[in-house]
Formats: sequence, C-alpha cells, structure tokens
Amino acid sequence: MIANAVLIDCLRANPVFAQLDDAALDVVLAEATIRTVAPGDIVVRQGDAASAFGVLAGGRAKMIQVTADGRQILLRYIVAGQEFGLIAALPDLAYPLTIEAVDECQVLYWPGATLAAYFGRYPQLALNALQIMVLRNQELQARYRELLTERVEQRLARALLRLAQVTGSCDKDGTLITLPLTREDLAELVGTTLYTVSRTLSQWDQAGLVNTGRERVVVTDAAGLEAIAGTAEVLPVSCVAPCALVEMMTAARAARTPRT
Amino acid sequence: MIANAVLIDCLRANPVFAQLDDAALDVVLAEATIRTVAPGDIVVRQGDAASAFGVLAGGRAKMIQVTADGRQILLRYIVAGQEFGLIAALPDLAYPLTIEAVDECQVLYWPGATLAAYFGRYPQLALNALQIMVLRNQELQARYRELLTERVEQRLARALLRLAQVTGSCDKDGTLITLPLTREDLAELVGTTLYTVSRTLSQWDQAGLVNTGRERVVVTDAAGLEAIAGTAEVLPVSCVAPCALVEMMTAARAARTPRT
DNA sequence: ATGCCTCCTTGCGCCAGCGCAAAGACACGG
DNA sequence: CCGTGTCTTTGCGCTGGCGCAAGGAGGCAT
Repeated sequence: MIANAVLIDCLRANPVFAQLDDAALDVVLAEATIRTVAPGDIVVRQGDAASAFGVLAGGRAKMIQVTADGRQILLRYIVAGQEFGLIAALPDLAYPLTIEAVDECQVLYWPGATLAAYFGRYPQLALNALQIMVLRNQELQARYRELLTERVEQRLARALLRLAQVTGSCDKDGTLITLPLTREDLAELVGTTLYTVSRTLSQWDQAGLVNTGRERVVVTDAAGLEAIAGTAEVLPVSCVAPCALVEMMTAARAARTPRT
Repeated sequence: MIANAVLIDCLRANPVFAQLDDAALDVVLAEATIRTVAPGDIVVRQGDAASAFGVLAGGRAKMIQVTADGRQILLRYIVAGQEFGLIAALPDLAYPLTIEAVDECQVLYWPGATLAAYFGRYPQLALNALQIMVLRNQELQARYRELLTERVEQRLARALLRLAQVTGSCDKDGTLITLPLTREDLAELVGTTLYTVSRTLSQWDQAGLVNTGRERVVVTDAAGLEAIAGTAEVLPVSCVAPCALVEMMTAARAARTPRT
C-alpha cells in the first residue's frame, strides 16, 4: 500500500488537479479506488466503454492502438503521475486505445461521472482538462508532421531523446533508458520495422552515439542524436515581421529543393 | 452583411455552443466581432499569441503548418459552421497552425478572455470544448495511425472520400469536390508528393473511379474508392469476448505476415 | 550445465514512392 | 487571339526502407 502523502503528491503534480487546494485534494483522493496491475496486464482496453478516469500512481505503461488488420502502433509511454481517460468525463464514448502495464502499476481510478462532477464543483479542473487536451493535440500534431516530413533516422533519434528524458537514469558515460525496449517496440513507436531499427541502432552503436543491448539502450552522445534529429520545433513564424510570412513561405518553398 | 438569424444558426450548429438556449446565444452573438477575409489571406497565423477564438460563418479555409525547413503540411479544411482557436481560452499559448482563407470568409471572433468567461458562465460550454478536443484528438490519432500503417493509395482514397463528404456537391454521375484542389494540396494533405498524386489520380481516372481536371476532382465511384481505402475503422476490440483480446492480438500479429 | 525461448543482427533482393526534367493543358488578361 | 503563368502529366533513374531467412546471443528455468 502506498502512503497517502505520496498519493496526494501524485495528484498535486498532475496537471488535471493543478491549483486545487489541499482540502479538495483530500476529498478527491478519498473518492478514488486504487488498483494494482501486474506487468503485461491491461489497464484499459481499446473499444471498451470509457467508464473511468485514472492517474498512474506508480509504474509505467504503454498506450497502444490495434488496427483492423492486427498491426499495432505504440502511441506513447506514460509514467507515474500521468493521467489517462479524460474521455470518461463525456457520455457514451469508448477508449480509443489500450493501456498495458510495463511494470507493476498502481492506478487511481474515479468513475467518469465523478470526474464530470468535479468539473462542476471545481471549474478550474475543466479548464485544466481542456488545457491538457489542447497541449496533447499540439504534440500529436507535431508528431504527425514529423511522420510526414522526416525520415526514419530522425524520428528514431528524437524518440530515443524523449525516452531518455522521461525515463532516463544516469549511467556511466550516458543516459540509460530504463524501459524494457525491444527493437519492435521502438519500431512501433516511430513507425518502421524492427529490422530498420536494428540496423540503425547498430550503426549508431559503432559510431559511439548509443550503447545497445538486449531490450536496453544507453544514450551516450545526446548532442550527436540531436544533430541527427534536427531542429525539433516548428518554425516560430511570428518571430519575423508579421507581413513577411507569405514571402518567407514562398522563398522557403522555392529553396526546399533537396529533401535532405 | 449576413443576417443575424443565419449567424445564430451558425452558432447553434456548432458543437461548442450545443445546448445553449436562444437567449444565451443572442448574448454571445452580440459580443462577437465579424470580419471578412479575402481568399488567400490569413485568418490566424502560426506562432502568434492565441488571442481570439472564432467560428467560420461563411467560406472555407485551410489549416496548415509550416515546418522549420519551409515545407508545409495541410492538416485539414474547415467549412462554415466550424470553430477554431479554442486554445485562446487558455493563457499564454500560441496558435500551432496557420489558417488561410480559400474563398472569401466571414469570421466571427471573440477575445480568448471572453471565451474563458463563457466557460464560467455556461459550464456546459467548457464540457463541449473538452469534448471537441477529445474527439479531434481521436481523429488525429486515427490519421497518425493511417500514416504509419497505410500506403499512399489508401490515404489518398480516404482523403478524397472525406472531402467529397464535407464539400461535395452532386454532379452528373458523381460527387464534385468543390474546393480548388491542386495536386500539391492533395499531396500535402496525405503526405506524399504531387507526382505521386498525379500518377494515382490518372490511373483512377482511366479506371473510372474519379474524373479529374485542373484543380478539380469528381468522385464517380465512391464504392470503388472505399474498397481501396479499406476498412477505415480501428478494430472495435471489445466486440469480441473481453478476455480474448490478448489472444486475438497475438493471433493477428502472427497472421499479419504480408503488409499488403 | 543444459536447453529453451525470446530477442537481435545482417545479407540479400525488391519495390513503392521520390524527384527531376521536359512537355502538354488550361485559364486568364490584354 | 495570343502570350503568360500556373497546373498537370509522364518517362526515367534512383534509393530508403521493407521483409524474408538464417544464424547468433542473452537470459531464465529446470
């Protein structure tokens, strides 16, 4: 059993509950159900009625989607402190993805109706939820754009850097990604095949950028990977004179001849 | 000038204002600013501070993103009745995309702070906004998945079907997509090059699936395109016995040998 | 130790889609 | 009616990445 103080901290750290005072957090926590999920087990299942909202209080989990033809994609990993299932606040929707525990997970649950009630009682929460969805949407849009415009190498480099940031632990000469990452996991994450991932990692290993092993990646030269990933950000268009936008786009389009 | 009744209908039809009574709609509309945007002009600019929320009352517009290297992607088209800039309700964020008018557009604007105030005054609006973002997120996730798992042909077929549905007008023997669609627009929409789009459309034209012209596509055999697009939906996983999920995924993965 | 299972590597052949270049078609304005 | 600019088509060569197949290597249980 996890101490209450830890759970409260968990909620406090979560953007959904930002700006909620301690008394309210106590009330909210008191209404939560806690459940332990074994590694490999399903937290929520794609297609099921979205009945519960949750916060991961411990452990890590994969968010995956299965397609009609049985292929699966790995959308992202979530770690302790992150929430899922905001969709449960809305009536009659289904989970759009499956969440599968990687480690043993502690999960705090609330019925969707309870979350909806919180939105009424603490209006800030509704705004928080909206903000989360807006930001997530931006992130997804960015990844969508990456998929359209970048090549496998770049996407893989960026994925490793993100994972190192979220789940990295310092290691001698590098950052170890503490998730059990198979080549196939990485392939599903960046949208390629396990062969290509393997080949690319081997190459980077020899070049001294990373250090790989069975289900293990250590980032030894983050700067090198960043160079491969390229500038991650979208052009901050408004940094230039406002009216120059159209001209700049045109010029850039004219100059973009090499796709490299 | 557009008649007030038309504008009210426009708001009523918009999911943000769902379940708002007529009196409230009047109040909301009274606080709106209306602006006309000429074809090709920018409605909101990527990177600018997200200061306003808007509803398109007339005309159609492109949502595009420019990348650091000057390439651009076309996220989607919006038509009269659709909203944009929900992000303006939140403090200190920037528009993540540019909206460019295709036709002459009439746009209703509210300052972001006004929208935020509406969320306080009419709590349903905040829930509506959340729902919109959740659904948009699902759609984006679906397109992300398509990009990862499907080939150009499928994505192009699906894009045409969607466009025909949203902006189609009945034509002799087919549905005309009324947007001025260049091959490059389509390429940016499905994530390919104008060459591939041109080649594919030529092929479909000869096969009698579509009828193409300069900036013009008529879908003559929607069923044929649907066959190419394949099953659009994600596997409704929970339709099978709940516990069969894992087995089914495993079986499907074993059976997915040919990527075709 | 031994065997087994899963994961990883790598050679090879292949093809979808890219991107150039050059020519053709269409629309519009003068 | 012609010129001009934009959009479209299509031949061609190329390559990034796919996917198979076969072998290797790490880890776990008995």
